Amino acid sequence: MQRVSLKFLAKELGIAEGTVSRALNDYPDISKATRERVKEVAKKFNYKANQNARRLATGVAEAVAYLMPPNTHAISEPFVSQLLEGLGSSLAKRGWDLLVVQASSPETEAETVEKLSSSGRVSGVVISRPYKEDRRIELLKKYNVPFIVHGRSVNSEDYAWYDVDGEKAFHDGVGILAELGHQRIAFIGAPTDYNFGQMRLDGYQRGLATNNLIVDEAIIKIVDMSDAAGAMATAKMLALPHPPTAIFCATDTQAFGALAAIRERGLTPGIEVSVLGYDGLDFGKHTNPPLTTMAQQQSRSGEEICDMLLAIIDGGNPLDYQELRRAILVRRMSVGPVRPQ
Amino acid sequence: MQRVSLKFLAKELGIAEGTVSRALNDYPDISKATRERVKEVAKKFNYKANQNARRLATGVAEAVAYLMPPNTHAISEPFVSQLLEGLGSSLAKRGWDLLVVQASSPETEAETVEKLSSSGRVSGVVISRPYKEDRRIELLKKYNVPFIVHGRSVNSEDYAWYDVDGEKAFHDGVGILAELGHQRIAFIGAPTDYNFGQMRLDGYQRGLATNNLIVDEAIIKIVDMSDAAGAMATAKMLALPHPPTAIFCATDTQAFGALAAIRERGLTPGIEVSVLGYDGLDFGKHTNPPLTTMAQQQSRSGEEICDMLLAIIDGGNPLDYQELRRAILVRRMSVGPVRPQ
DNA sequence: GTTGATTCCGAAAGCGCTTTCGATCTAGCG
DNA sequence: CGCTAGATCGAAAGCGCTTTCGGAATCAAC
Repeated sequence: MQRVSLKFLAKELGIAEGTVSRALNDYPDISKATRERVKEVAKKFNYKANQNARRLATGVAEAVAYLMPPNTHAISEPFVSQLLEGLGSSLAKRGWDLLVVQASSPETEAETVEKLSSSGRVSGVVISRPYKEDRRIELLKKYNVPFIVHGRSVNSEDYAWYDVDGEKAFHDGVGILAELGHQRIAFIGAPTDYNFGQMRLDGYQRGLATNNLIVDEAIIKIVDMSDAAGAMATAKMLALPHPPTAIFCATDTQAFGALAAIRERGLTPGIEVSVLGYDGLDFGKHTNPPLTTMAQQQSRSGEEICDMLLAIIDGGNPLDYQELRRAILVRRMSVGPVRPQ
Repeated sequence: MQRVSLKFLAKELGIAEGTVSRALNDYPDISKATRERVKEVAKKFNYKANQNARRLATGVAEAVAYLMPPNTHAISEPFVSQLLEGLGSSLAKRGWDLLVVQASSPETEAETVEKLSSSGRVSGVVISRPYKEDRRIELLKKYNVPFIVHGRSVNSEDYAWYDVDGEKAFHDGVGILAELGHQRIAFIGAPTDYNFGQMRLDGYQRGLATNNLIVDEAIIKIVDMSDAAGAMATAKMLALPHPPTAIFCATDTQAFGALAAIRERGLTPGIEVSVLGYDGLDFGKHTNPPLTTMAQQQSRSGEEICDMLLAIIDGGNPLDYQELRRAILVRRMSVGPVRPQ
């Protein structure tokens, strides 16, 4: 099968290669007649420009990369899927590619970012779940690649990001629980080297303060973001002489484990002990009982992030693109008023 | 910032550009001394080859694409995530890129495949969830792109695929239910234009036959793969004068809905009516009750598919790469013996 | 000291496209 | 009818890399 190239078309049409190129790209200095003729022949032979050549010539990659969170099975987390879906469809409209990149290990992460930036493969990148201090962000800044962060690191003034206000969500969540009469509200948190982990913890503590609740380190547990870890943590807390009446989990997955641990102990989640999750996973509808949780309002995050990134690639100022979204409460069955003892 | 190119390195080292290239690529006709010298300088200046130039010159894309199932929010399905994760990490080891491609609509799908094949962007592609007759497969064959299908279409003799034997799983699943005394086993299926939907239905029916059970169209429902659809279907069946005592669902998500509908009716899933799912979603641990389901044994499917694809790209015969995996039963709580009336 | 084989490297072509520059041709105008 | 300004296109350079080919240098052997 003869590879149909510009040269081929040019020969076929009896005109110069450059002319064909310009005709195809709607340059104004090509007469309407030949432009149409060229396009017709191109379609006839099913011409598709070689992207590598095009990218080399123009110097623009027409692709963006999503850098997978390192060293974790993060892609299976729903938020990643949603993000990718949004990114993918938005990019597709523009005819751009979406690359999904995994650093094989945290050590090679810098290397990966470097290569991505310097090899001309992408015009922009998005990362998520930054650490408090995140090397990826530093590298991205250093290499001057347009990027947007899904989440925020500690110092988030000088780059573009898209985040949900977890601090506020946890502050408010504690308020909701307190209003239901809960005095001993436990916290199952995510590792605080993730900035979101820290922020959720901060919000929780601030919530305690504004509701005049005492903080008790015994019912604050920072664990992995898995159901097993959530279960283990709540089991321990339930065994305390003075156990919590409500548990606020940093992630829904942990909350799933919490529900299980509560039932395991013969208690009823939502009645004897409330659990409040965070993430708004759809699955939460099906837990026993259905999980009450904090969710991002509408999740077009992928599209929004894509739009932001493209705007920056087109020359926008990153600092104009810092979006903070609110979380809202999704009421289901796992949170109830405190039980009089 | 001076873009560090081969030319730059060559000038820096005082040797020819081609020599630098060959040194970097470990050509045997470069002396060990200069090779090391070149590599050292390359590292010093943090040289990364421009991928577009490299790809243009070599003609190999060093990238593979995952073609998202069309027109559905498929990426949020766990199997897609798992696949992507496996593909990504395997590819990363080889230094290849993973492209995630979405056709904006079913109509543009052919176009998308064509462009992907002809534009030199990828060396191979993987697709999943083929229809019985799948245009994508035809196109991929036509354009002679190495590809592997996650699943199978009706005629699967002449291409590479990786699939789980759903027909057998559903046949066997019916047997398991029958052994527990169930005589009226309902089926909630997926659309049969998906071949997997058809195969699961076939397996179900064959299972009925080998267990001498009658087929009753009233308790066979083909619906969308959503929890809502699953719930709706079971609600209807439960309202039948002679309702099923067990429900076998084509997907776990439907099964989640089935559980809900059963509880909704005041019945207890796993006691009054059993439900058996298929997919092995981890989340099934947390439903009420935990969902018994059929799962693929170990899910390294992403890696395996990647290996297969790379083998084909390296010249392997696609027909040597047709892998059929078995599903196994994951016993949880939603299936029990039939209740004596 | 010549020959032949090796080893190592430089030169140059080429991958398929874009884009600039200038040549040609036509039209418009005095 | 001559001249200039547009309109249209051809020619060629260049993007950054790979790879072939041949030449120079080295070495061994006669």
